[in-house]
Amino acid sequence: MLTLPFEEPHMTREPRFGANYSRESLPDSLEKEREHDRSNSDMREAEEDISDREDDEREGDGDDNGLPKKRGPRKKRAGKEFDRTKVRRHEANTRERSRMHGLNDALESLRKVVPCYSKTQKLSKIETLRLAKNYIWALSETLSAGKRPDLLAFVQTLCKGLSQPTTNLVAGCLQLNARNFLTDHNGEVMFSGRSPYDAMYPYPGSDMNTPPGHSGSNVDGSAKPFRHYSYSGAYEPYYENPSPEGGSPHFDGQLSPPMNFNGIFSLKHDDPPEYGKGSHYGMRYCSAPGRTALAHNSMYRVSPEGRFPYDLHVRGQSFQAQGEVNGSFHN
DNA sequence: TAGGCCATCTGGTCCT
DNA sequence: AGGACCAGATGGCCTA
Repeated sequence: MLTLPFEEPHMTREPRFGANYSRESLPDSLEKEREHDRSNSDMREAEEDISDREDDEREGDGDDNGLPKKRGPRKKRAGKEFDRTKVRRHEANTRERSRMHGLNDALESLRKVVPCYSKTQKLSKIETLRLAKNYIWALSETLSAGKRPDLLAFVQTLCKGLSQPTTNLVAGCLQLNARNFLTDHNGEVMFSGRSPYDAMYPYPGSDMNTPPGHSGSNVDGSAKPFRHYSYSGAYEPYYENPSPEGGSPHFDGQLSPPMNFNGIFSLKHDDPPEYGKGSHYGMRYCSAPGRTALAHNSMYRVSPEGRFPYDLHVRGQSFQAQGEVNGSFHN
């Protein structure tokens, strides 16, 4: 199930969970949080009178029989030692919260570099990790093959093991018909046997900004804007409008990087502080000299020749991208 | 209402 | 001793 939209303060349960939240840099927030923690502690203390009795009953619950030890509050310690324990526990809670926020920030960063990113329809944590794994795998396969990748195979790899809603979302983002790579009950991605071109563009005359067969809404019926990906270049003739950006006025989210090699390998050159601050990927990915037209027109397109004008940089190495490969994945 | 997802608290374990 | 990390427990929110 997809979760709440983010960066919508009125929708978030905890206001302090803003993106790039920095405890150290926001003493007021920290103070609020501590105030919040204090109130929680007060509530807990009120409950400890009750839990004390339970603790007494818990005393005999060792793990003599191999069962895991019981968790939960221990017996109260007396006096200063108890206070010190409480303070330490409180500090540990704060650290743990901070750690989890850092983890979530990293996950959010990951969400932004996997192929399907929507500001309003957020992938769950587990789906983000699965999609990221599939994405890496698919790109690795493509690189190792050293030739033009099979589009459907790429997408099938991308969707392997994903839930149906996520598969649908990816389908929407890739402007493919989800029915062409539905996952079966084993989590394997099935292909209906239609040609890639049919899959790419199965409904002549349909709105390019609407995933095929969706009539303005996602497969799952929701009508949330999301980032579309397209395969221009080699497949461009199959689109009526090769620039999905031109007709996506409803997209209000931060854009995922284009699903191409350049986008991925450019990431390591990105300035981390800039990352995730709502900057435009199009500007970053298309800002090299000689790419003015590209950046101006659409981040999804590369060049009139349908080839990558850039070199790829992988692990410090530089090599010229294969035009055939790029032709399928440039944006 | 059930189930999924999430944030938080908590105690245990490991490492410095 | 103290911090980082982990996993279990819990409760809230949301959706089908």
